[in-house]
Amino acid sequence: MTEEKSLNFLEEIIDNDLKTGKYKSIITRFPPEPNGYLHMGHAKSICLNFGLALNYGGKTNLRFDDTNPVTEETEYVESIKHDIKWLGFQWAEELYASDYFEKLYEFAVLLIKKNLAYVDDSTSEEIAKQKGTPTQPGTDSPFRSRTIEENLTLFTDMRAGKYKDGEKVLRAKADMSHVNMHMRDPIMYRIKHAHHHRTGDAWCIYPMYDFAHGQSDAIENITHSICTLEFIPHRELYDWFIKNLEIYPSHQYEFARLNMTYTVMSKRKLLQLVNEGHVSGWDDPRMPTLSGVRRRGYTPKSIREFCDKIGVAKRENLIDVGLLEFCVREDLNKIALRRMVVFDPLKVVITNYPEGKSEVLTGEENPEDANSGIREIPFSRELYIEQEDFMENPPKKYFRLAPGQMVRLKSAYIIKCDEVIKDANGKVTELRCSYIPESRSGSDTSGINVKGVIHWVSAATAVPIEVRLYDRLFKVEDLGEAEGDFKDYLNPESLLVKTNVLAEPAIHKANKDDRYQFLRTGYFCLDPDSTADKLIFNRTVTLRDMWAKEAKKN
RNA sequence: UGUCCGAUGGUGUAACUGGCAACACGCCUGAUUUUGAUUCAGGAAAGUCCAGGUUCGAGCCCUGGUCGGACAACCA
Repeated sequence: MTEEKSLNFLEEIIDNDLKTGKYKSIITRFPPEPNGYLHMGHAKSICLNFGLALNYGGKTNLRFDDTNPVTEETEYVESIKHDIKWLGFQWAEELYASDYFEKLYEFAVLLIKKNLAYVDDSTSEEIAKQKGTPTQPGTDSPFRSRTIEENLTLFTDMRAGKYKDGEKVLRAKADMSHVNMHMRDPIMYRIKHAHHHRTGDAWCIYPMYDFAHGQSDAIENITHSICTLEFIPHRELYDWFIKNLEIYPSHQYEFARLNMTYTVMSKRKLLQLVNEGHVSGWDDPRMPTLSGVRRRGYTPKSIREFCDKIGVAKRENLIDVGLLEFCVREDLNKIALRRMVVFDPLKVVITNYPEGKSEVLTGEENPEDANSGIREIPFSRELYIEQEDFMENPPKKYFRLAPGQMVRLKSAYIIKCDEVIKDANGKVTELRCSYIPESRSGSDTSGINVKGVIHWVSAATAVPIEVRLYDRLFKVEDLGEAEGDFKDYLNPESLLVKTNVLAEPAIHKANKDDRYQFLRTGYFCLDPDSTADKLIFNRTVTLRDMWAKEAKKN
């Protein structure tokens, strides 16, 4: 297999940088702000940054971009670290922008001394006005011409806490008429008398993103600083600071962020969902957060596979969630243990099976995995099958049970429906069937071929469990326009809890690390809320298109 | 009125220095199947935003348009 996988544009750049000797090895970084939980969009970035370093023999730093104390918390730091490890990646160094506060301060002083930064007393409104518009040049601040000495003193005083929030800022002296708005004397430092999750009250001035990110990259000798498209206009400023500070020339590259159908992928909106109580928390199984999909049963491997499949480019994209679900099923099919579970029970009595008799049949744990072994399944005279698996007046292509028809009970016998019992309202309450003794699974000598195979549980040994069926949180495919208040787009049926679902006894072996396929319904995993006497399962994904053909043909 | 980024089947991503537009998801057909799943075989679907140009030859190069997105937080 010499087949070469085509390179994405970043791999091409790195390939070239390595070939030409620009770098001996590469260093990337994953730079989350600890102001929320990681989501699928971050997974794309993580797989990209860590994956690139892995493939090219480099390393990746985890750096928390914690330059805004009012939004950041230690809880988020911990969850982020946990999620990255869970995804299967290990960072070379754990760093914080806040580690560089002293260094960044020195950088700022250096720029003041080079007459490339000044303290501005203007209000934020005044500064906004000075900036002009994308089509009109800005105007100089009246404080732009302060002397170096004066700026030095004022900046020292800012740090010393002599001013209130918003009273003064430090601005870069760039070009107020630059076509790029970000070059119009951007703010480098602002005053915030706020408690920082790591530096506590040591500082009351904090660097802005633009004055922290590039320098942090430079300090760490990051060779390829990869971020999303919206930072393209920042690149010029990124380079400007690096050039004027004469530090390591890290370079910024941009790629298009992940968008998925029926999914919001903005931290701001996810926070809103949490705060307004539309979901139970950041790890609600309907959330696109890593903690959410983990709780729902998605595997790290399937997410990595997904990130690989969606590729990397610079054009805007909207990925169908179906692709993610495909990746999840692909992995789960290989590892999930098979169990029979009946959601809406319909009683079946096998009239020719002796009363009081029972036997233990066996079934494969997982037919896709030869080493998975077998499980025991008790069989007896009274069973439950899925109501959906019986139709009194079946359409043409219906292969399951109907009056006078035969089906196989998975891993057991072929049965024939002889009689339908209804209550006063005409509702079917019980089926009387006969079984074919020679048709026992594994030793079938009956010669009978049936097309339908259904799942079942023995009434005497069935275990009641609780099942949580999760559907899409949103009703609309593209939430691009769903700004601000997206209550209108929420799907009220996104969560369906079913109690007293009946499962075969093997369900008792349930383990939180295992994945299950409930035969013919979908993939499930044990929810952390489960206890020994109350097993709760979350539905990961449904089985693919189980009834699609039938629906189409009817 | 500006600057920057982008445009390839329904979706996403490819196509080495110009050389028969490929792969995956989805869709359709058939086979196998004690899960209507899985697996397997096959198929439909774009002629590459438009108009010119260079060339034996353009998705790739040139010129001019069109459309979409980003940019005016003391957020990142």
